[in-house]
Amino acid sequence: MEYNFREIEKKWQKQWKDTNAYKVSNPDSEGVIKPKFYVLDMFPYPSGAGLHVGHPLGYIASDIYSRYKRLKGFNVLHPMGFDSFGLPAEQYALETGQHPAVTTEKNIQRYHEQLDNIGFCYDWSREVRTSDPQYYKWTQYIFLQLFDSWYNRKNNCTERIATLIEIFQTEGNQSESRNPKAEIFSSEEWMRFDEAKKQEILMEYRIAFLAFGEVNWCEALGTVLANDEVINGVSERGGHPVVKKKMRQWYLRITEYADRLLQGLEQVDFSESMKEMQRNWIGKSEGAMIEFPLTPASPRGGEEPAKISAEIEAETGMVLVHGSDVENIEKASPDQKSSDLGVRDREKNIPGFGYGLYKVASEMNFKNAKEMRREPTEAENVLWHALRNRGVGYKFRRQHAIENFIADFICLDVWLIVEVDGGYHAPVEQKEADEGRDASLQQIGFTTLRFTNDEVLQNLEKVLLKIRETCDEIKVASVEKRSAAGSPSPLQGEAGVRVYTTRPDTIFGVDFMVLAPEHELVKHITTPEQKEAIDQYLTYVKSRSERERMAEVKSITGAFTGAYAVNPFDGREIPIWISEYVLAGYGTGAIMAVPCGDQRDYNFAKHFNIPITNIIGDAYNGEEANPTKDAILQNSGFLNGMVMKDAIGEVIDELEDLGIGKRQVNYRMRDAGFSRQRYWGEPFPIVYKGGVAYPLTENELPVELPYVDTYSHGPEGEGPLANLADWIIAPHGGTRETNTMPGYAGSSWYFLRYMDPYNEDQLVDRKVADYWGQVDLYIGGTEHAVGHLLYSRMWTKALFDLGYIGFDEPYKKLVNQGMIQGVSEKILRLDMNMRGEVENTNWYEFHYLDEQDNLQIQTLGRDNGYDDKGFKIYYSAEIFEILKSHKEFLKVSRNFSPLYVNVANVSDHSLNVFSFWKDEPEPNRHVFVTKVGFYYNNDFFSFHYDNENRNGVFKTVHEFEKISKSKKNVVNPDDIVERFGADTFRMYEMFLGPVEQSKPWDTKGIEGVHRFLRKFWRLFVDEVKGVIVTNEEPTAAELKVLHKTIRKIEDDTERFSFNTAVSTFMIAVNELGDLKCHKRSVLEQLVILLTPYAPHICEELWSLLGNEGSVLNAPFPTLEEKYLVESSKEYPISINGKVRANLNLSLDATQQQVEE
RNA sequence: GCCCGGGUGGCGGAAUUGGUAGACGCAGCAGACUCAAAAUCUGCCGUUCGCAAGGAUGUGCUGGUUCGAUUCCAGUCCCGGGCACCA
Repeated sequence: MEYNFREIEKKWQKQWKDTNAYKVSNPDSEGVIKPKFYVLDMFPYPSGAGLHVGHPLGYIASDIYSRYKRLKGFNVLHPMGFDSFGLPAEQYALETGQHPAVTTEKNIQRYHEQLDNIGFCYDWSREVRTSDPQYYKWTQYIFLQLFDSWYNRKNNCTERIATLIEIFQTEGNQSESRNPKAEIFSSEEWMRFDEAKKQEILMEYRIAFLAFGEVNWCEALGTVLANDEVINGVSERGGHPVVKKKMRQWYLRITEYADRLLQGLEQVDFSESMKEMQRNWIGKSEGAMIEFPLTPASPRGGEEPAKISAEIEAETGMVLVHGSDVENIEKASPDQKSSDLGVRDREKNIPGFGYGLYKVASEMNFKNAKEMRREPTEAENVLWHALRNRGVGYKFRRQHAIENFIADFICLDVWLIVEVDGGYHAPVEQKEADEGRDASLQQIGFTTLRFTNDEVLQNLEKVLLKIRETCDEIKVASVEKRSAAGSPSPLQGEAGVRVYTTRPDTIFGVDFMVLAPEHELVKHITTPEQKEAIDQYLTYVKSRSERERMAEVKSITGAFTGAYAVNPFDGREIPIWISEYVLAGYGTGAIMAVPCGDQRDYNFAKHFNIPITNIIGDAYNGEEANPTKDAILQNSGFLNGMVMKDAIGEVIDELEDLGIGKRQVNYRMRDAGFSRQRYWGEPFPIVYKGGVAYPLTENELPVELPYVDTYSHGPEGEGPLANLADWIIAPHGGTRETNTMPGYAGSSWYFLRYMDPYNEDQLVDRKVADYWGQVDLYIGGTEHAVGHLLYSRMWTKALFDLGYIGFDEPYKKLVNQGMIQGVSEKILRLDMNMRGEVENTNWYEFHYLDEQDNLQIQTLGRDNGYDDKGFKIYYSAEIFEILKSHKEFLKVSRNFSPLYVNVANVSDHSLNVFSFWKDEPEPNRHVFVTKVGFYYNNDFFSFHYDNENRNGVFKTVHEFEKISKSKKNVVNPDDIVERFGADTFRMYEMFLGPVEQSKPWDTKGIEGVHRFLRKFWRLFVDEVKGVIVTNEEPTAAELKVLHKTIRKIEDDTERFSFNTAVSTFMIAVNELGDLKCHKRSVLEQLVILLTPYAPHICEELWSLLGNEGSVLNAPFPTLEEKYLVESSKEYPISINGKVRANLNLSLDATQQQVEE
């Protein structure tokens, strides 16, 4: 009786099916008390190509583990399904006209067959398909829940939109404002808003929301793509160019979960590289938002100042001085024209203008930040609180803070300088100078409110009132906004340039600022002189596609706006540039450039000849930037002498004190686009009425995907559904959303549906979800690291917050199987021109390179003779000799364009020309075979030169590459199973190496594993005698082999080291073979051990041993240490670290005895 | 450029906690069985010196720690993967 794997496997697969051997029960249906274990494979997209040997790797690993856990007494959920919505089916439909539903169904059938062939223990009764209306009903349902939710930042929880409405009704949006530019409204105002306005506001909070934004538009695919579907500016699928386009799209507010997605990684068992990829994608960085004021360059003047000052004088009883515009300031005092707005020249003691608005800190020569600080006086405190309560002003912790307060009003375009004397301790001559200054200001039209502390206190209410009114008239919105947002920054909106930096410590090294070309400030600040240059640059930027922009990362481009910002610490004027290298989408779309510390800034400065300030002394070599954090700061005002990394916190503290900056965390991750202009996906359960999106109710679900017979785009970039005039009109009025959901929608929650696949009332029953809980083991490829896994984790968190499930991380442990590469075989196409018809002339021009790399032309042919140009024509047999004499050519020929040939027609790297021929759809008549190669379709293919004189053998060139149809290196698991059996295939895939590792497929090695199974079989069955198992008592040696194996297999299986487990089985079988062991008590245990790996043969042997029932339910063998105890041990004797001898000593020996 | 992995025979890979490097398999060589082949079995199989016994050497490279390093540390080179004007 031979090991007839074909019969055995067919028999048991049928048996398993007939007895529902893999049916898994939920606890409530049959009172299961076993502990649960959930093993999940990433479900496949059923592509037309079917499975190749690379696909099942992970499935086999999870199957082994599931079966192992089952033997260990767990109730194991191990389901499988299909991610059956997606682009390829639709692309195929566009090309062939076959409906995606039809091709998808066909492909799924094929997958089923292939998977069953390998003998997986899936509970097919739980199969889910994302394109099944009964499934996507719940995908749509979850979408509606996300639409009906918002993210409450206070308790970090997804909540129903109703709770937000309640907040709006009771207190407005003061505490929940999301975006600094958002309008602030009170509860009364909220009540007064009309429906459309309310919906518009709520949309800014919904987790699933509609927004008008820049999207990745792929013209070739006719759709929008998510960020992770775009790679280097081209689409992941098909490699088509992707451009930015503004469209109205659905999004998921995944950014709200950024921090939790980050923290959640600590809780789960993913590989370090996988976590790293996700962290990278989320891209959290900590730094500061800093506001650099602009130099007030716009002309000022007119009637206003005089009018206001007169009013103020009348009302407050104070004396006001008057000033004029900046140009006049400069005219009035030409010799101290400073780069700042009227910084006074102290040395010359000329009355200055706009006294110390910015430069105070540096001019006062403070050595460090501490010295600069002093506690505010009582008056200052009172004033500050009063101002603060009204939403203006900020803490007077610094002397010059008062001056900044003044600057505040200037920047608000209020023609008013309020100066509080309390913070100013100038000597007498200084005061006189100030009076002179005031006079000058008056002359040129500035308005100065000058109070002493006492006056301020006495007239505070009046002063404030006046300030407020003045502001209301001129820039009321700014003041209001700032007050509502509670922003500490008095500088608001367009008043300054906001930048985000992770290195605020380098602030004294800022030599220029760069805005993204799209930055909205650009058009406001560009000076008339620079307008042309800027416009030119903007045109240039617009002309470039995303792809070009990425391809030319290294090139440095930019333009100067003519405007300047002011460094808040030292008052230096900083030119503002625009450049592509600053991205509009990240941070604030503006940077402070520190050329001595950042290479890109350095390159930019060099390119445009911007002087570089060195703040790190010797650490900067003048030739490249040094991004260190460890250098000691110089030229850095109050930071001098500090180590950079310590200065970061210090600067942020100062910025916050000054109210011109704050600590800020930024994320690289963006909200996820959720619309696709496609047909083959989930329709949105959304109807538009009057431009407002309304959700359908639960009982209107599912919104079934309507049947179409053409798949071309709808109008204006819409999807094919937009062509269905009837369908668009919803039954209860309104028009339907015509986009469909992206591929990741269905796969974000499928693991939940497996738990309770037939539930018609809920996506999953809460009790069932509580029983199965997290996926204990998730196996799949790395390619889903950032896409599927992040979305799935986010959905889980949202569903958890909303109470649908009791856990907020879906996958407890993730194992990434490596890719199995294929061996592709190529033959080489030489550069060969064919002249005339093959049958008629039989001669060719043949191009090759000689020793000097010169191109030579040789005429070759089948018959001796000369052509019409007098070239000699050779017999084909001679061609070989010619080639041999041109070794250089043969070397070079390897680089000539290769033609992939089907690996099935290649063995031992030589091509079987005849099967290659037969493979051709229409065998080519014009074929000419010579000893050196053959002509085919007007190309010449040589065999690979071989010194062993393998004349006439078509050697191929082989390479390890990704398995793909185009490379003709697909090995179908069905073929392997047919030749060697499923058990051999399973074990061989595992034996190849660690699951996580990528490795090439080599069919040759499979023999070894097959031999092992046959050897195993022969322990039980003799070809002639039949079953030879005896009931004899096992010897100590046999028991030792068994228990050693039990321990190792258990160990290896637990830690997914399946390759070493297979070799352990081999060792055990070899050893038992040597011992001639055919004893039931040993072999029976071994059968159970092997069951997870080779289930078919084990079932057969289990029943041959006379057991009733299936080995699937046998108890896993228990390890008994007593059989492993050794009485003696070989001690290696090591001298100077080298093993010199071995001594066999009894284990009873004491340490002293051993040492002796 | 940055961040993760990794580098061990002809090949895939073992060595789980710093303790006999190369388990197991493939390929190869030699032999047994056979008319022959297949199948099966036995032996050899890192490099090197040696008839042999035995010795030397050996885990990308250079150092270090240690009685002892594939394993730990520092530096360096190479390969694979991910991210990439992210401030």
